[in-house]
Amino acid sequence: MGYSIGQVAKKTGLTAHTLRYYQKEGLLPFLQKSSSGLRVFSDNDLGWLGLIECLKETGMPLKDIRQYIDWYLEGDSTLSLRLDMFKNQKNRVEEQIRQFQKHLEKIEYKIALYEEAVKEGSLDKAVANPRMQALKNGLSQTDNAK
Amino acid sequence: MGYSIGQVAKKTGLTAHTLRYYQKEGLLPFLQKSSSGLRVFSDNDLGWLGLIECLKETGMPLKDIRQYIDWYLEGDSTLSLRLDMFKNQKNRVEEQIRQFQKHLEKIEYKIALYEEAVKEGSLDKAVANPRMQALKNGLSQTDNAK
DNA sequence: ATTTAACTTGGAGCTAACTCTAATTTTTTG
DNA sequence: CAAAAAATTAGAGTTAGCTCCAAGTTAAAT
Repeated sequence: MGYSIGQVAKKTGLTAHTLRYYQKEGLLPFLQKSSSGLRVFSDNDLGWLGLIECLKETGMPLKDIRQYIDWYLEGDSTLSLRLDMFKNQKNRVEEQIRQFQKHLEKIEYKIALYEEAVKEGSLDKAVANPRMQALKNGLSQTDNAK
Repeated sequence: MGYSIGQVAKKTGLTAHTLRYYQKEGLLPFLQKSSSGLRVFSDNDLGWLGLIECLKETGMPLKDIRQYIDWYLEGDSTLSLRLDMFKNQKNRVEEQIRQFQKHLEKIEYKIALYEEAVKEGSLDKAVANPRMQALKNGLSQTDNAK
């Protein structure tokens, strides 16, 4: 029912150093210690780590995650602040997915171009190829309009 | 035909500081200066900035972008290295999109939960609601299996 | 022509998120 | 029980990517 810091490190891919750092930053407010001073992680702590990972990987800074946790500890008076936070984060994630898909198109164009270039042995030849120019024109460019 | 650093800052959303920093880091190898020492950005430089943005926003560190540019400057002998780089980056972006979609599900569950909690005035009540528990069980959890 | 705005440089400073050190203690293993 | 592995702390150090400063130069606007 309890995990050592090393077991949690293995499970999460974080280092023990990072886990201690997260606790110091207030991200693991329920983490307990044994009588001899060793950290004992519960499944609930793992749940918090899962949420932290989700928010961190979608670009939320640790201090904002900390803010959320502080609101959580404050209780039901902060429910709507927390709801707003998740709604904002949802919008950010959706926007990022859209951006990533656009970036992916650009990278796929580069792959097509370089595959042609490797075949021809020359980037200039690949760029001059009408098929490549057609592909490039099909790209949804970042809006650089004057 | 040429843009000042300030114009490019406005266009790209980067600061003039950042643009100088990028040049110092070798990311703008073709950027010219006027006879009096002012930077003059061409459309080609803007193109490079567009690629830098694409790679940076998809998580590539500047030093790897620099590596790519160095390969570009080396000429056609590095074509396949560059192709591999773009292929790897494509895989990373696809993986990130998958992760984001999983994270999005989790955030959407939190939104549903907190909407219920705000309505009830209590997070505990929302958590106890069977509809919420069903939703939670439907989530594709990060694999925490022992 | 003057003022104001934009640009130049080298180098220092900053923030986020770790990452490591060293000395000590606890736990596990043979 | 002895040795090795894993844990503890406070605090220092690192890295990436900016961000700013000061003193001076150039360009634009009135």
